[in-house]
Amino acid sequence: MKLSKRQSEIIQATIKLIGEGGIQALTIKNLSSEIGMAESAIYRHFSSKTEILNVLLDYLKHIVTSHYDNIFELKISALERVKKMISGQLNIFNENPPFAIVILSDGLYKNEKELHEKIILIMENAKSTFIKIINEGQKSGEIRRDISSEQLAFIIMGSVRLTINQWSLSGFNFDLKKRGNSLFKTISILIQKNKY
Amino acid sequence: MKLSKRQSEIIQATIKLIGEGGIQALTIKNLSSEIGMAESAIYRHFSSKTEILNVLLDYLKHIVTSHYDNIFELKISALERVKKMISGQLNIFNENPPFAIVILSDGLYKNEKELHEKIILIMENAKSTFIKIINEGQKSGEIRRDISSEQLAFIIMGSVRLTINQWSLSGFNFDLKKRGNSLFKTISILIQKNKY
Amino acid sequence: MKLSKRQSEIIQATIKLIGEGGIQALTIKNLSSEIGMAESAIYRHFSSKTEILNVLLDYLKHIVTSHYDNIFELKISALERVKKMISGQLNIFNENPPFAIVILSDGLYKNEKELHEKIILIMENAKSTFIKIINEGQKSGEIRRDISSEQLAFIIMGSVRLTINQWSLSGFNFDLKKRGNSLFKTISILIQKNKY
Amino acid sequence: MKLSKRQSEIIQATIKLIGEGGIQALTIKNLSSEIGMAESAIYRHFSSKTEILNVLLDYLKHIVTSHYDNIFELKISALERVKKMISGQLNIFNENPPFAIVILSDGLYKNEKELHEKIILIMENAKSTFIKIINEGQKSGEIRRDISSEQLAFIIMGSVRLTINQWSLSGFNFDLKKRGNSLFKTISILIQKNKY
DNA sequence: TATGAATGAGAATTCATTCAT
DNA sequence: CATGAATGAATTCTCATTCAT
Repeated sequence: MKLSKRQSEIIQATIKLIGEGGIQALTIKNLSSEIGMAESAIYRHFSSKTEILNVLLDYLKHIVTSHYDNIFELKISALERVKKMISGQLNIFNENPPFAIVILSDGLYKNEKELHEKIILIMENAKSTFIKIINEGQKSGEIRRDISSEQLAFIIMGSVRLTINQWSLSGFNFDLKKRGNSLFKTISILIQKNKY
Repeated sequence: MKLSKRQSEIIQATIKLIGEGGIQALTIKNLSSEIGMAESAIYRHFSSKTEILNVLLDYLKHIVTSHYDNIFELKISALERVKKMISGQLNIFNENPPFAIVILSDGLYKNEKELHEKIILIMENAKSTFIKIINEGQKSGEIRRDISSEQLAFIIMGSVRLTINQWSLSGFNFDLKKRGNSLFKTISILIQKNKY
Repeated sequence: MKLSKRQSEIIQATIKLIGEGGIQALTIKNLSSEIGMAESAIYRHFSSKTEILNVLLDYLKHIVTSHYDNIFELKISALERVKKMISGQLNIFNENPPFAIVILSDGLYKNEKELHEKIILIMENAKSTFIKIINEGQKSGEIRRDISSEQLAFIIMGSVRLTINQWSLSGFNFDLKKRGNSLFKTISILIQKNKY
Repeated sequence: MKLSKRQSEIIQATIKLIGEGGIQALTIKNLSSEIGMAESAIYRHFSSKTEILNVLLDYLKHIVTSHYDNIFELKISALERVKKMISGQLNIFNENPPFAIVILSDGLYKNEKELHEKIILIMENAKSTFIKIINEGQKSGEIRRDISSEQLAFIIMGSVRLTINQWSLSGFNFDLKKRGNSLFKTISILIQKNKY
């Protein structure tokens, strides 16, 4: 979906507000005063607040997905890909902490089916990408075969997500990249094939 | 803290409401009509809505902590303990799905320091218990030593949390125990010492 | 009216609360927790909050009136009496700042006739006492006769009241006695008969 | 500050409500039903109830201050000025009895610093104006010099304030102008220089 | 496109008071 | 005497949304 200039502006303001005060800070009033336009004007560009979040999630999904696609283009080993997946995901959140809040607030969207499904979709995407990569690694002998790729993907995603979660709870003040690196070290030891 | 009959009733209603409609459904009005008393009457038993959540978290913390303590009493191997930790935690949520919502909504309490800290405390508790158990296992030779107990604990917690998260997102309709069992199998393979 | 022990206790607490937080701080809840008894118990001793204020005003009236009576007993000049009236009134408030708040909040009682009338009565009392004293002074030649005793009383009362008012607005932190002394000096110059 | 039409309307309604039922009658609900708009609509024009009172006090301050300024322009004697000050002030309240209530309820605003300070400011303004006028009169020989201008100003203000107070307590039903005239006569006798 | 004005529904909390025990 | 429990009416304020211009 192509966004108009005003729409982008609104989405940017949305991101900023969430970053500064969490989902609760995202009100039409705050949004309009952030942008400098009337509250009613927001409704010229989006039909509802839910739609704004919808587009925001689309945006996030787009970023994440294209990140996955990029990794697939690369000619590198499976473990390297896993590394890129993790560091890439963390990079995305590092650059846009509000996305961390959005993705972690999943429970909030329960009542709004669209949003709920979009969140699930983003997670499914990550999962299937991890699974594909791990499958490759298992075939090539890089990654252990005694645990299914689903399970390994699950373990990895859980730890990445927990990292993001702790980072968000800490108020975004530890070095996400460093944490990601040491996480990957652990994961790589855990999942790679035993050499003996 | 000992709760009065009415207070328990309110806490139970709180749990029910959160279970049915998420944190958003927890309003004083809903609470009072759930119990069948006036809104103002709620305030005879709790000084504020925040206090209700506070007590709820205390309750959750109590349940979780006593679960940990029980495990420590048992004369079983470290791996068995890890298994009990995981299954026990999942059991708690299985019996009280709303607790899953509460613990996953951590971001929401950012503005209310007390709640925020209580959530963090509960997680820290789990973490340090896992670490202690893993340390033992590493000493006894059950658990691999090439990864620190902190890191292993982190991996486990991440996957447990993700399990709960997916269960919540799914509307609580998959078998949490089964999922827990297969998760533990994976984890046990990952963390136990290589036998060769 | 004779007060029971509990009633006195409640009146004392009332005075304390008003002193600490103004009339707004006088709630049945605050009152009961100040005394350490249940809210409902208050109603064993007073039929309503208005009645409490009623009794408080009676108490104040009693203190003020007996102060006036004392002055009348003394064998001193009219000017001396005026001085005692002023310093005595200020003393009463100095010892019980809450009384200042009560007497200055007169407007609040508009809707509650009893209270309203009681306040007016207290003021009338002071007025007629001043008038009597001034009348004496005018007869004896101490006090000027070109202005009616009513008018002189009015002037005096206005300045005394403004003193109390400013003292209250300042948070009770200037020396009321000193201010009273210098006020009396001014008044005595103004009202005494010209000696030429 | 320039007020919008709606804002003026709200301020007028505020004045009316206070006039009819005292400060206690000033609730958002009363305000909105007085004007015929929804409660929430009030908040489109003022950010809070306190802000409404704030603006009201600004308005009062403006009226009072411009009244003082006018007096200063006039080429009349000091005593004439004092007379105009008194009658002018009483006129303002006579035309807007609610202002009397507002200014006499000073104690109520203790908790709301802004309002509290605004009230004090208005009184300080009056005081310093009186002092300036009296100083002039003392220089020109119109007004007695044996009492400081501060003290004389204080006496005058006290009696003016008491006049307003009694008028308010009486339910605004005596002739304020007449009372002001006779008050001035008394004051003029008291403060003017002795001719002998 | 944009705005100003308005709104209904709801949220948390306070308060004086009542009543059965 | 005293209390615990409860209540109805208010109160301030927030929020997403609509509509005429």
